[in-house]
Order: sequence, then structure tokens, then C-alpha cells
Amino acid sequence: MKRVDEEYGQQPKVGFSERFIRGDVFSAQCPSREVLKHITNRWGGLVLIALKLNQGPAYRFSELRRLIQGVSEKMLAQTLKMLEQDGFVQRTDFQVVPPHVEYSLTPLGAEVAVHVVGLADWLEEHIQDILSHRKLS
Amino acid sequence: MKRVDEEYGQQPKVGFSERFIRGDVFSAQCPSREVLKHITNRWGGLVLIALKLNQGPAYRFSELRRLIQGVSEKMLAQTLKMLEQDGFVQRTDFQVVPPHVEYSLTPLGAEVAVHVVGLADWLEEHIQDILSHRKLS
DNA sequence: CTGCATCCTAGAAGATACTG
DNA sequence: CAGTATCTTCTAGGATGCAG
Repeated sequence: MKRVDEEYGQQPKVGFSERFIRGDVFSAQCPSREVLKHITNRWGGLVLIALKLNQGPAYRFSELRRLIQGVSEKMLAQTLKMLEQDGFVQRTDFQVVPPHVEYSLTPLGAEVAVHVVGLADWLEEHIQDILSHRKLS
Repeated sequence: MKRVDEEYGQQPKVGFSERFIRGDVFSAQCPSREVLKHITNRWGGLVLIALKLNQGPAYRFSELRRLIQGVSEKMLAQTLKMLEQDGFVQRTDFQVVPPHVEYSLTPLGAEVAVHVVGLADWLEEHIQDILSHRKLS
């Protein structure tokens, strides 16, 4: 929400770090928009939730695929790679044949996931309220 | 996360209320997936945040459009309508010429917005960490 | 088992013009 | 001012086949 300078909404002529003290999701140019997109696209949030709620050993690719119903192989791979680049997901390749790869949250990822889980949790609890409101309108 | 019965992941043959105690974002059939989509699509979240953070009088359409940079008229109208149907947004039409319409959050909307704001807030604060991680990889 | 490469489509989003 | 209607564009996502 806070900008270094006052020219709100112009094209950036310099790098991010010189222009923003912190991110600003309302600004079209702010990179936080992009990261927000990663988290809020169709599968990003669900992956974070799955990894966060997991109590047992780290998930393998196919376990995640089974858990997150409806996700395709391609999208799961793509999503995991994105989240890994953002520093949210830790990928561990055991370098064996047949392949064995595990996914878990980084400390940073665990922090975002808290908020995503909070949102999803609220939704699951209030879904009936929402649906009944829709029928009325 | 909790289902009434055990047949996890099958096609629903009965209505929602008979099958789910609460929502389950992991289930492809659960309506919470759809609502989650409304909140996490390109503009839904930003609208909720804008309305939530607003301290002054309720926003008018054009004010929202100016605040949320990059949103088109069409998408803003569409998004507001969606959120209104979900029971998150209150639309007040003053029935005057020229038109004067105001948007605010319903109590339900204010609740979801808390979580969305929390997520965006975390993001804005940690965007530098994320960006620096990306450069390394 | 864990992917990547390719191709293809539905639906999201944008541009523009118009109206009460 | 606050939209709607129409048309076009774009891209996220799905299907399939193959590889280490």
C-alpha cells in the first residue's frame, strides 16, 4: 500500500526495489500481483493447503495428485514448479529409479499457507450460508 | 474436509446438503471450489480487499475502478455481481439520474475479507523475500 | 514413478461502442 | 454515472504421447 514516490500508477522506469517499500496489490505494476496470482490460480492454493495440512511424511507427486481431485498431471507439475520458484515449496529428488520425489513447504511457504488455510477453512464452514443466499437471489 | 458418507470422490447422486457436513475444497464436486474461484479469480479478491480496507463512505463504481488498477469496466461489473450473489457485497442503488450506486461489504463479506486481506498483507510484506529467492533459482 | 512436449479448446479477460 | 452488448484476443487448463 505504500509507495516510495508519489506518481501513483505510472509505468515504472526503475526497478522494483527503488520504487516500492513493500508490495501493493492494487498497483498493476507491482510484482505482488503476480505472486498473488500464483497462490490464487486454480491449483496453487490447494497445493499449499494440502502440504500445510499434511501431518505425515512429505507427499509424493502421485499422492498430491490423488488428494487434489481434478488436477491434471501437467497442471500439478506446473504449479509445483511455480511455487518452488517463489520459495514456498521444497522439492526433494531422491535420484532413484523408479523416481521418488517428495514435496514439502519451506518456512516461507508455511507462512503463506496459514492464510490460505484460514481462507479455505472459513469457506468450508460457511458454504451453506453462501449457497442459501444464492437461492434467494 | 468431512464427508457424510465414505464414497470419496464419486459423482454426487443427491444434493449437496445430504452429502456434505461442511465444504471440502479438495473434492472436485464441492461447491466451495466454485466460491473459492470467485474469491481467487483475477479481480474478486482485490474487490473484497478494497471494500474491506475502506474507512470512508461506501465506494461508488468508478471509485473502485480507479482504485483497482487495470480492471476493466466489464470485469468489475461482472465481479461485483458475482460477489453480490454470493452474499459478500451489498449493492445500493439510489435510483437517481445521473446514476449513483454504492458498494459495501455485507457482514458475511466482511468475514471472508479478513482472510483475503490477511493473505494480501502477508504478501506485500514479504514480496522482497520472494523476489530475491526467485533471482537465486 | 515423475515428469516433459505437443497440440487443442473453453472460458476468462480486453476493446469498443452504445444506453438509460 | 453506471453500466450492457458485442466482438475479439488470450491463456489457463486439458488430453495425449513419450522418456528417463
